[in-house]
Amino acid sequence: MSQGEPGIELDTSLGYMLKAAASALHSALEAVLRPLGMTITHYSCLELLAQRPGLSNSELARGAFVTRQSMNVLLQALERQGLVVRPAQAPVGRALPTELTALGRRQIKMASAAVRRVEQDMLANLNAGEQDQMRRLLAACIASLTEPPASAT
Amino acid sequence: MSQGEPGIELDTSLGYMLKAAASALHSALEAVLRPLGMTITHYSCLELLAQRPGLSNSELARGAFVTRQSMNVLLQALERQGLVVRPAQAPVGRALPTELTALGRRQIKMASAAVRRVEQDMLANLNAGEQDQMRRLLAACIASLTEPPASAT
DNA sequence: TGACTCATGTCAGCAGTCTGACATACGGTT
DNA sequence: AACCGTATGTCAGACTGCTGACATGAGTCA
Repeated sequence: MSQGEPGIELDTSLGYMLKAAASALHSALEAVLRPLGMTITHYSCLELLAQRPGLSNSELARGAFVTRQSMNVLLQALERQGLVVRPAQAPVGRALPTELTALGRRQIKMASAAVRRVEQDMLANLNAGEQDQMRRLLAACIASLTEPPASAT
Repeated sequence: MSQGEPGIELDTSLGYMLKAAASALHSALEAVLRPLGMTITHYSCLELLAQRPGLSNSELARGAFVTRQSMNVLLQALERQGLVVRPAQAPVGRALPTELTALGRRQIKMASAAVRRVEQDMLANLNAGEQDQMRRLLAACIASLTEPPASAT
């Protein structure tokens, strides 16, 4: 663990730890969602719609961190299953505002509770101040990665 | 954006922010690795081998957060490309200790530098103390998610 | 009005990863 | 010595998500 070595120091690399944490969260979420017959993206889509009804396919894709093509496939499946509805024609532009059905709302309710439990597990050993700090730090990382073009003023 | 709604509050949910940060990092890494003809898992495998020569397929899989089946497919490809070598027979048990070739070492050198730059970009606005704090927080989250069976004392 | 740019929805093909299954090798137990 | 549980390597099939491509609709500017 000296520093003269080439490459990144895995055990202390924040990039690696971030990936490790995301992976652990991913696995934990999969574990609780599988019994409900849902995948993580499936859940993400429904959760987004529960909180922001009327989102379009592209907006959902950005919110769930997948391409709009992937989200489109998922939405078509969810539509077939009667969990969401989309108008046949766009009220404006091409965007089709999506809404949850009653069935969809029932599904997301169960899933959301399970996901909340996982998140609480994850934060079990962090007090409120530490959680705030973590929000700050993650937000800073996201910002730095997202808008690095905003340099060289 | 109000807080009376059901479900998880996306904008403040640490689970969601963790996913967002991981996704941003993932995209940034893809962007710098693609010109080098490498995927993230491809890079991860080589980086692990650079720092811990002799890792087995299963160990590499755990380190790169994929299944051993996926890593096996990748290793076979890397072997064909002459980036890594594995003995034809296991010296002990079934585990095949993998090593980088000279070509593999050359590849990982370029990639590692690029990845390091991305990580530094990500942490550009965090001082040393904040980075330490973030390590602590992420480690706590990982631990809580990994060994939650240690409850109900 | 017409041209250009941008965002969106959608189709098709491809790459990466996962689950399921099986055989092999080690270690501890009976 | 025989047995059992665990870990590993590997093959095969299925699935998910991504890239590439195209058409449509809205906004901007000359």
